[in-house]
Amino acid sequence: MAKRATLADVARLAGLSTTTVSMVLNNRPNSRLSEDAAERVRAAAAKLNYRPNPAARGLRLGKTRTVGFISDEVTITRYASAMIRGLLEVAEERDHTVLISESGRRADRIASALDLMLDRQTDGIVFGLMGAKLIEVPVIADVPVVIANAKSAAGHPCVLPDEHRAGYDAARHLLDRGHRRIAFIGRSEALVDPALSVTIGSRYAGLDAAMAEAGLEFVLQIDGRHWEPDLGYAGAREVFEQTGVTAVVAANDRVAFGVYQAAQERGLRVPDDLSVISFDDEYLASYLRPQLTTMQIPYLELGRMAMQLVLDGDPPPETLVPMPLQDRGSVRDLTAP
Amino acid sequence: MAKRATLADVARLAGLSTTTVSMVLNNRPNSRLSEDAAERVRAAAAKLNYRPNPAARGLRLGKTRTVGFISDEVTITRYASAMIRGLLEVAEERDHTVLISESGRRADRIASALDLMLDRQTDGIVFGLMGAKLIEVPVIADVPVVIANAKSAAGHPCVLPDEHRAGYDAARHLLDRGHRRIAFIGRSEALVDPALSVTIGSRYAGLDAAMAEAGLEFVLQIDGRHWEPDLGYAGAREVFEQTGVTAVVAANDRVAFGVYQAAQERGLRVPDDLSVISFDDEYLASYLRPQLTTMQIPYLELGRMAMQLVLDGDPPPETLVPMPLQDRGSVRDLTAP
DNA sequence: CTGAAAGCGCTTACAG
DNA sequence: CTGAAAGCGCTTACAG
Repeated sequence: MAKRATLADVARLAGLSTTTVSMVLNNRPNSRLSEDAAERVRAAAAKLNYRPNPAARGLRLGKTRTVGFISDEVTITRYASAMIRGLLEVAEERDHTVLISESGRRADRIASALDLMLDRQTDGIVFGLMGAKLIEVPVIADVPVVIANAKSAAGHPCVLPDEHRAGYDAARHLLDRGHRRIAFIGRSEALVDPALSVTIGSRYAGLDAAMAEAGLEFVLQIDGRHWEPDLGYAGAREVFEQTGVTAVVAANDRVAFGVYQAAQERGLRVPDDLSVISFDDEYLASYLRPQLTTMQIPYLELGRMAMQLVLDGDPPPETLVPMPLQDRGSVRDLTAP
Repeated sequence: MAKRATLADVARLAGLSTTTVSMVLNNRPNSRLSEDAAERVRAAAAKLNYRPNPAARGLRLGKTRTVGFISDEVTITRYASAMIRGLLEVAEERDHTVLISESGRRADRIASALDLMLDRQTDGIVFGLMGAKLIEVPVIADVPVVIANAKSAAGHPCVLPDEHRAGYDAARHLLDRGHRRIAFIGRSEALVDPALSVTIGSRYAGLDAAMAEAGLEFVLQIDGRHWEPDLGYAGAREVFEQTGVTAVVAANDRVAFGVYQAAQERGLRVPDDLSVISFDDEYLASYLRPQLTTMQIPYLELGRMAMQLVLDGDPPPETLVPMPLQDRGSVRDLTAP
């Protein structure tokens, strides 16, 4: 790698001033731009393999074409990386680059991660959380900030999964297929606390709305806030005590996994004997047999949307992203012949 | 946020030159540094909440305290994020920042991601892969490059999990607990191809070495390169045809999951009736019941090590990171009373 | 249509 | 022990 060519090198080779070279290379729509000069500039730049120095440009412009991503805990959830990918996709499309940092959820680390990003003069900042909680983020001027998958106490613009709609769609998916006696495992009023989740309440409300619309209620609702396989396992055993339950809504895929285990132990087949629908779409959902029908938390799309909003500037206070139903065959169609 | 203070502002307030301020703030061990002047500088800097502008410093120094991370597909595996966390931990400890990019494994995208990083004058570059393959990375001068969890055809320094040792340890874990009739599910000579994996061969060799040392061979080896639950399920059913097999080594956790399914269906309990040990340590491993004993792919540590090597400069050609055994109770101790 | 020059905020020879 | 000045590589008023 020879020494990198500078604007001045290009200008010298083209026999023009750096002013002109800069204008041409940045497509300044000026009267200036004799096609001839432009050609010479482009040829010289190509010949020297000229690449502008972002540090110099950043220093001059105060813009860096860089967006900071501050994650609470990239490590914790299986889909953190999907959010990052979404951010990167959009950043790349729009010729920006992403600086990454991890904050935990301690206010001091958030502040220092923020300082870091501000120091580096990022043109915008995305906070990403793996669980949709309420967080404290300092208000800063001048730089657009978007919170992905969480809400900020200070009212920063945020992007959230549309949980109400997802709850509604999940219930309708069952109702449309003729299910009437449905159980729900993983209700927890304790979770409807902004410090724990800003979206679970909507999920419940969506489920309830669809049921009410059909003139129904859940046959059984199993309480539980620890959404792990054990809850699904124990819950399913309670469900089996009821007669005629044809479908279970599981609070998430791990709970659904427990339901599968209990069903298998009991000699019940999914979906022939019991339909299961759930939320999250973890990898787990596709390991199960049959694979699990579940409402996906759209981490990729949350990331894409957050990056778009930051780059466009002036984001609205709240943006909802749909949670697509991943139909994988764990729900039986009772209306089929 | 008022306008950010500059070095000149600090100098003015301290009544000193920018030279002196710069010296003090960067702890230049000079004769210069009357304690009095230093104090005034520090006080002024603190008062103005001075933070150096990295773009200016980068322009001047050609160093950015930034390391680029180019991942093949951050999205693909569940532990991508652990590698990122490892990188971030070390970067933060050493006051560096991480620029992230995704390349896929297409040579042109690798090249353009690399250009991006070089443009931004990163002080080093880490390539991270989620599966330990052989990849093509252009040789570049001047900037240290480390490959995490892969090998480069051009011989760039790399960091790999110590699969030989892990294979050996896994087998020993069974042997030490009195197992003698052991099956292995997921042998595949086809995978021992650098284009697919540079480490699987070592894993096999480690397993074989431990068995040979004990004067044993696997009772049964199930061939298979698609390491999904189906393979484990089908493989386990073959294993059950053999008499007296007390333990199964699964090629990875997903295969082990299939083994669990087959065992449960057959009415065998893990580990009482069948011990299972495996490789990877996915989230899945801790959902199973009992949780799965498995050799962890140390993504976090791979990330940490790669970052350390890049920052230290002059990395050795190959660095091995141990794969710790996660002992979770899916192996029975036959020697226990 | 084009260029000379200032300036973004630093660091570092150089001179004192 | 300290400061004036150059220069890193750009962009952009300003003047022609």
